[in-house]
Amino acid sequence: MKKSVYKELVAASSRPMVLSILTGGENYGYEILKQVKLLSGGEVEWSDGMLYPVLHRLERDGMITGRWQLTDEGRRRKYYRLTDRGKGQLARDRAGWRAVHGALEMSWGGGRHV
Amino acid sequence: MKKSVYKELVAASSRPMVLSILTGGENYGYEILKQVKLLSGGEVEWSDGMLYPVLHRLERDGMITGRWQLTDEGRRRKYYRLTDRGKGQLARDRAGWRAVHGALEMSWGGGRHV
DNA sequence: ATCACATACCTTACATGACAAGGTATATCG
DNA sequence: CGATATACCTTGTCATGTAAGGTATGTGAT
Repeated sequence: MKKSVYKELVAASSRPMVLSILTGGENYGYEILKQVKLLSGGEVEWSDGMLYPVLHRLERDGMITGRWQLTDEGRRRKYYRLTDRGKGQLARDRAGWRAVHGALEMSWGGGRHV
Repeated sequence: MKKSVYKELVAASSRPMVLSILTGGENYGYEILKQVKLLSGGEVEWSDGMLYPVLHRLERDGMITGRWQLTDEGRRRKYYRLTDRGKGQLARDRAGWRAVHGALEMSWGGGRHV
């Protein structure tokens, strides 16, 4: 695997990424893992051992709600949906991310874009 | 203070931000704190209790080198300079950051920019 | 049948790192 | 002489990714 994404970056992006993906409708863990890889063009790959605790925390904190569902093939999935609280959190996370991203771009560009 | 920037975001950005600021030349802790605030338009404010350990880790890992200096007023400062190793780390951090930022922008925009 | 692989979920031990709060010391200004 | 800014540092607590392990089902190949 590549490893360009250090763990602090994973920690910083996991919540906004998950919440954002769920704005596209109900989704479940395993599929979210594939979505993240797809959205990043293969550059970001999350471990499932990191994602499931994230989903549990988000549910515990009322950002998302989950429901179990059985597929035709007999597999069990836990589908999550974004709550209003989760939408508010996403907005705050985006604001924070953009503030930091802006500062980084400033420092990288030295004032102009590079 | 504001608090739009959650701690995981601080953790993810501290190393690239410090290294990037040092590409502009030697600098010391207290001044770096002010630089970060300036670069973010006041939106990002770091605590000194977070920055000094970051500098120590970076020096320990050979990313930066420090030297003590006395000012005319009699204050002691520890000036840090970027090493070649630090430049390499900065390049990798930028790549990682941009990969994640790109994925977030994709998820936020739903495919187009918002 | 049996083996490998993908799907789909979960947990624990460990290391790391911000935060809050405390500390030391000097210079400046009212 | 007290308040504020400058300038550095450390410790205890909590949160979180990683690595590694686990359970279980469906599918396709041998």
